Amino acid sequence: MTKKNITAHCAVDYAFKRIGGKYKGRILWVIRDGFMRYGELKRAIVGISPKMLTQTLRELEADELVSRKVYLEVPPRVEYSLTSTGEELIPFIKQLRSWGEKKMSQN
Amino acid sequence: MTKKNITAHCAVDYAFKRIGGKYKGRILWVIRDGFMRYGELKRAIVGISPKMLTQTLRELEADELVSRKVYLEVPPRVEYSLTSTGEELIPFIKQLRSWGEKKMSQN
DNA sequence: CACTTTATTGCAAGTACTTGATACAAAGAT
DNA sequence: ATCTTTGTATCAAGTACTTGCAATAAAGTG
Repeated sequence: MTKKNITAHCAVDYAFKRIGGKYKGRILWVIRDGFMRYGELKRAIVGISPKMLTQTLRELEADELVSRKVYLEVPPRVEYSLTSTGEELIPFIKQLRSWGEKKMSQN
Repeated sequence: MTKKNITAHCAVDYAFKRIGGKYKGRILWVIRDGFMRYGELKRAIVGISPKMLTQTLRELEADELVSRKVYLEVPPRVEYSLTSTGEELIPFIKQLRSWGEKKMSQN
């Protein structure tokens, strides 16, 4: 799978296109600590449908933010982890998350 | 106009819902330096349709990230600026932008 | 008076994003 | 043999997001 070709008007646009999407931020955040199996992710990302989770993981993989390791076992076992590029985004998500926490508590 | 009521699963989700959207990041980034008239924004955010710009600005306003000042002149004159909450987001966008610049140049 | 200017608005139309339901493989347990 | 488990695919359907086009106000200019 090749890297998604993103057409952007500026770096801000580019970055938002790469991590934007309904669940991408949450998925990256949940995977941050290490390897996560598909099923663990499904439980962690409350509200996501299996369909959407698979699809979003594929996009993140094509976009080289997440890597996917398949174990040839039955029942299947697939582990996801961040690539180094994905890891670079964690500080940003962390900050954004703090901001979110602060703002949520201000309601 | 009241603040948009965001239902989020976690702080990451919340934050992304608040600044996610095709043009929100770029708009906030462009406004960062001070007051911007509608027309200036339209020229700065290449590719956005007037309709979309207005709509997104309304969302940002309802969400208290941007404030809108109308001058009672003809032809009309409307200036947009960041609220203090909007300003808090600039450092993150800046960081994200640096990441984007770096990644774009790596192609 | 007709024309230009600025910041919108309304509506129809098109495209993109998400979900839901159903189905599958193939080893291990019952 | 049947059931369970895990990760995913397929296809139809629904919802949300974006765009395009036309139209408005009301003062200033020629």
